Amino acid sequence: MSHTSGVRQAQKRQTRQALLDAGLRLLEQQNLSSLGLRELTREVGVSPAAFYRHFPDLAALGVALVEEALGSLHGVVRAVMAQTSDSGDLIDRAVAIIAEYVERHRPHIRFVARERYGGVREVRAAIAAQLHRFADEVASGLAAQPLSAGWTPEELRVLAELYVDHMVSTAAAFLDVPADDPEARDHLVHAARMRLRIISLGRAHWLDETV
Amino acid sequence: MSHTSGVRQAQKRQTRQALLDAGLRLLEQQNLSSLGLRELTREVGVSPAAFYRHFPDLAALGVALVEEALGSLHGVVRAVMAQTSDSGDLIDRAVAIIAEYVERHRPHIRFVARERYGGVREVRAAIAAQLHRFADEVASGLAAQPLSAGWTPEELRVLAELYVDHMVSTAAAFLDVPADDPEARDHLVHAARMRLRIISLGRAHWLDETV
DNA sequence: AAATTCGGCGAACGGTTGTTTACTGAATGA
DNA sequence: TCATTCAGTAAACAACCGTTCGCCGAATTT
Repeated sequence: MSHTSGVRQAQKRQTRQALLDAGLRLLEQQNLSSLGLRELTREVGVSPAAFYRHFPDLAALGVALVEEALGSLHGVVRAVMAQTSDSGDLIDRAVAIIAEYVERHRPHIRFVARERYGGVREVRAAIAAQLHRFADEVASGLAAQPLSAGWTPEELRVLAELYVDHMVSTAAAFLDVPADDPEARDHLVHAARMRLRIISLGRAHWLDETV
Repeated sequence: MSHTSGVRQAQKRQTRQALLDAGLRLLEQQNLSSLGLRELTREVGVSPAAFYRHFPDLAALGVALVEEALGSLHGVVRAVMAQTSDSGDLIDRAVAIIAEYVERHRPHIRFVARERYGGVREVRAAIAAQLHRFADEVASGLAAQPLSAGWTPEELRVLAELYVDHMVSTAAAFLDVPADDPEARDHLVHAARMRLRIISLGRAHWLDETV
């Protein structure tokens, strides 16, 4: 039995990560489908052929980047949904978390926004799968709240998708705000909160008419 | 004074349109930034150099496609907003119009969805400008409704953006539904209506808390 | 100590790309 | 009728592309 990580494996992981990092850097300014394999390996300082030791395709690298970008977010979503505070506070916190996440992972989020409807099928599918999981998590979080009494699972699902949609478009909007323009940022935070409040208000009164 | 359209001009417009049509066809399966100039002219059956008689760039062709895709929609939006019927009916009608528009202009809408956050700055800007105009139109439509009494212009603007966002993401969702799957389509129509109702409900109760 | 595994390299392959050039020939205008 | 305009052409440019090949040398296993 060998070490779980010998020198060999560690070095391989290192250049694999270098490929991912360089890819993300280059993808800040262009599409995945216009990223060249040679362009990428040149940036890393490695021969073109070396790429194939790690990925069969640039599409595969894209899928790996999707996991990197959104994988760690599921825990965050579940944590937010599990919180028990009044809804106003929860909304403010959710918006703040989105804003912070975008700021700290700007290239990753930009990549996801670009490729969500981009030209590479595998990557589109990977992103769609992640968003689907987010909706699942939000839906089950909502189901645990007292406000959801009387809602069918299908209705909760639609509501969850609405929240996720809002999360995505808010994140995309934050991308367009320059890092050094706190005023525009605050404006966006304010708007995002208001939109969330409108949705939550609609949710609270959903059963009024049918009763 | 010459004719407004001689044979010369008419033929020029014709090949220009052929370039746009072929571009749209090719862009159903790929990004604008991965579309080749030669690939395009080959599809049209014209020499590569001919392209420059009509556009300086592929980016310029992209901008023209944005106008083609969204330009005619402003009238539709204004017409819908001007309608005076109960809100439930209006919601159903709006969703139906979106669904139909996507079905009849699928390649155009796909193009816009792809390039909204795509790799070509000029095209992104053109799309953002169009969406901005949509928000303006929706906002002024909302302002004319009695329900908007007590709303500040800023609040109306945020609400309008929420509606436009919803319109866009609904349209994008329709893109993923195969043309021969009316069941999935109906499911989507139903979900879109519900989301719109939630938003409209939230709007109706927005002033409850501050009063 | 010897055998094997394997990440990375350099070179070559046929093919593509965007752009410029000088040109042709039909539509246009004097 | 003659001169001009101009959409479209063919050819050439240098540069770049993804992929495959055999090989090297260090890490690993026997």
